Amino acid sequence: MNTNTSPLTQKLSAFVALAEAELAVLEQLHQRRRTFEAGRDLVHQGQSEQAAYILAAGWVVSYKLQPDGSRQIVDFQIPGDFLGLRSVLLHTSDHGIEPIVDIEAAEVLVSDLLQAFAETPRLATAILWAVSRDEAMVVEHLVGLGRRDADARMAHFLLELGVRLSLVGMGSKKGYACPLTQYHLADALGLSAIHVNRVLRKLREDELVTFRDGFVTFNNYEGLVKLADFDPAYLDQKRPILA
Amino acid sequence: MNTNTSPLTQKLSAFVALAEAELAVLEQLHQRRRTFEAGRDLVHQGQSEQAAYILAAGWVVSYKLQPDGSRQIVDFQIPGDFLGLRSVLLHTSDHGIEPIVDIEAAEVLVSDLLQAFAETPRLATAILWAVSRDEAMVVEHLVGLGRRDADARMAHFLLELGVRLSLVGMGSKKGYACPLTQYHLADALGLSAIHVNRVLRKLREDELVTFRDGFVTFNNYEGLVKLADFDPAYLDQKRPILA
DNA sequence: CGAGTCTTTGAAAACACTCAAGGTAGGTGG
DNA sequence: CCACCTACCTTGAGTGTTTTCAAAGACTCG
Repeated sequence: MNTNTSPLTQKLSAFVALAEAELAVLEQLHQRRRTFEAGRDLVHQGQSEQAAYILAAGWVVSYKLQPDGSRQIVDFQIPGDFLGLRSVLLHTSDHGIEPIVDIEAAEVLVSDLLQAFAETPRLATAILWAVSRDEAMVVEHLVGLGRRDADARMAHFLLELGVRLSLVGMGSKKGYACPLTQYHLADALGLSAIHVNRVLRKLREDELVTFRDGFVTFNNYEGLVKLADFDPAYLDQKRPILA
Repeated sequence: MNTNTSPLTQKLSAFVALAEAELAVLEQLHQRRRTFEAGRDLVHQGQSEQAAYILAAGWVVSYKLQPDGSRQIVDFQIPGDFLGLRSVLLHTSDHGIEPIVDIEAAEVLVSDLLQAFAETPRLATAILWAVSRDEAMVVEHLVGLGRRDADARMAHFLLELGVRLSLVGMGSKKGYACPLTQYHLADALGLSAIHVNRVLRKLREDELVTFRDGFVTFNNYEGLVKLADFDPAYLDQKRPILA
């Protein structure tokens, strides 16, 4: 029926064999399509929130503003990821959500989601897995900020993004298209934009990875993995989830 | 019936008015009491896990080991907190869990939890809130590592812990008992133990807070809040959660 | 072509780290 | 009861990574 699968479906299908009925429910969640403009916040920090979204196309950044004006990026969302799910559940938003490019997203009401769960428990399992994976990524990010130097941090970040994009058909071990600026990288990795530039230059000169003109190109994947101590286990879990 | 309320009950009661029946179900979850020895891991990194726990007494640390031998502490758990809930849901553990002192914890089977939810939906809401709060704390921790200097990081950490402990009756704006060593602080805050020592000395000399002999004493609470830019909104949410 | 955004580089300064060493307190065994 | 051990805390000196400040080059878009 649906030959044109959504990124979320692609991602979940990689880990849970979903039946036809489940796929149908999943696609139904993508009904209310909306588009949002780059740079205009979906959710402001402190605002109490109404709806969650499934990102269909484009890149989004979740960030937290500091009183001193600096910002820390908590995570980036790519197609197939949820937006603002926690904000909805908590009825409050402790962080901002901003599209990096023009995006397309499906609005999901909590009621729809709960109903989908009731109809197809396996789908609930799959989504629970996705949410838990998001949490694992935040933890990994935290470890990077606390215990990796700037080079390893950058390498790890670019590798993780590569794996995530591969799961939705937007990347490979060769590289991927990437609309992020060096300022984005700086705010995500807890570095200054200037230092990001130096680190990127070093990685490029060492022929490990090239970040340029909106493209990330892996020149030496294995070398980069070694530099970053990158273990993708938390991303592309092989064993079955729950029952 | 229950005059002797558990820390978890105390914590949840602060934010959701729970009926007698709900309180009873909550206390029932505390049946299978177990004790664990300080320093002996409950869960090893990489191990796939069986049970979750509700911590009743003592302190626990969740950490992630790096290939280079260093470790990053993701969070500390105090009475009333869940242990290993995500590990159970994901059927895998990406981090270790170690008691800092001898602890007492109630084993909770996933089936029990799900049944409790079915019986008392409001309880599910309350626990969902607790889990989401844990996530918010990890995010706040991440922001600290990325965008706060060592002094502010330490100040923020000690303040957050104070608020958390207050919710279970183990602390106040005066201070609290704290079994952590400077090595724990170092691994949590992404600093070297030596630097932690210097930072603590500075905070003590500035008469802001004193960390000594297992006690944290706030000498100037407001000053510390200002230094850390501490906003406890994410911890002691006032508005009602969900319906 | 002018404005804005993003990238690149240099120089100096600040922050946090490593190495090295000593001090304290509590526990253990002779 | 003392010597020793271990774990934790404290301090100094020197080093190195990352930052800030300053400035300029490249690109895109209207």
